[in-house]
Amino acid sequence: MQKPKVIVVLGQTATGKSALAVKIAKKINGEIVSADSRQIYKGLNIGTGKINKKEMRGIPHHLLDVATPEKYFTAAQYKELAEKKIEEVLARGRTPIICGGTGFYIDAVTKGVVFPDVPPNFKLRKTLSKKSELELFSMLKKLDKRRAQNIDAKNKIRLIRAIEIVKALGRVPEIKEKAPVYRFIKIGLYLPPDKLKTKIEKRVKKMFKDGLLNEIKKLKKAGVSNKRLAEFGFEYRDPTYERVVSETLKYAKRQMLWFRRDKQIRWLDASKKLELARLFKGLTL
RNA sequence: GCGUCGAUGGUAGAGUGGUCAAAUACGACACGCUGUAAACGUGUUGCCUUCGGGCUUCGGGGGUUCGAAUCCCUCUCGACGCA
Repeated sequence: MQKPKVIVVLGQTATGKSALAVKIAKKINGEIVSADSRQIYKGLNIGTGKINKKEMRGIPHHLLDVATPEKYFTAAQYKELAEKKIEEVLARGRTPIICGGTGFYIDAVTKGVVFPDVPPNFKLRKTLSKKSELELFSMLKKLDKRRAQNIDAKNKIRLIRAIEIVKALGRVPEIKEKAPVYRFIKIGLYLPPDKLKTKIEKRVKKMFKDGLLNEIKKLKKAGVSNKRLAEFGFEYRDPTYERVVSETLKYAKRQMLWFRRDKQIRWLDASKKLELARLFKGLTL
């Protein structure tokens, strides 16, 4: 028996992923499951470039607005929710379309990564964060030699997380990659640098026009601290046109860096209509 | 016109006789990623190199000194003050 098909639309920011996903959904009777670490949150709309009702064109969108900005949302939670949604969509006899730019989230679902079952221990994290990287590293070395060997010895966040897992499970489990339950068809959208830049500039301009600053004000009023706001990305940290444009370009580069490692992705130049048209033909099969 | 202060690598900005190819930050480039992922981290960033080193740099020119980004003279430019 053939595994159920799940389409994944990923790629750089501002390449038109959302619109493409909707188009595909229309064509093949699909529903969209977002894979965006910020669009998960309620109230982060303009700054995250979240799709609006009209743009959805009647296609159901899942995993938007399912978390509140005050609370932390994690990749493991995402994986759990996304898998549930995929099942639900399939049960309806429709095709799930994962769409987003958060590579870590996409891998969590499509590569069958099993996260250690250890929720964040904020108290422990706070205590550990007072220590230096060196101290944390030697601590980990004593607790779990294997993990210490391949960890970033200078990455405090990773060190703390590793120790957190060890404290709960005795050691950090080795990564197991289960064979995926679904047949993932990964479509990557990219744009040549000059076109990407133009596109981003346009998009950021629109962001300000649409009231990014107002959105930030609203979030603050709702009780989101400046510190928390800063964690939601540069749009919320330093909302000036120049800054947001240059940071977005850098971010797009980092995204590519991540996606490039995934050899299953079929890449398409978003500025070439012909390539997209060909893709559509293939999808009917 | 006189006086004072300043001119440093892609940018900002330390350094005031040797330990300086020159702190730091940003940018640029390359890269990593096991529950914060637009996050977090790493490396390179004058030129050449057989990776031991070698060579040319701190506005221009000249000088002092064993030795200058650092001291002196002079020129150019800039800021401020007095005329």
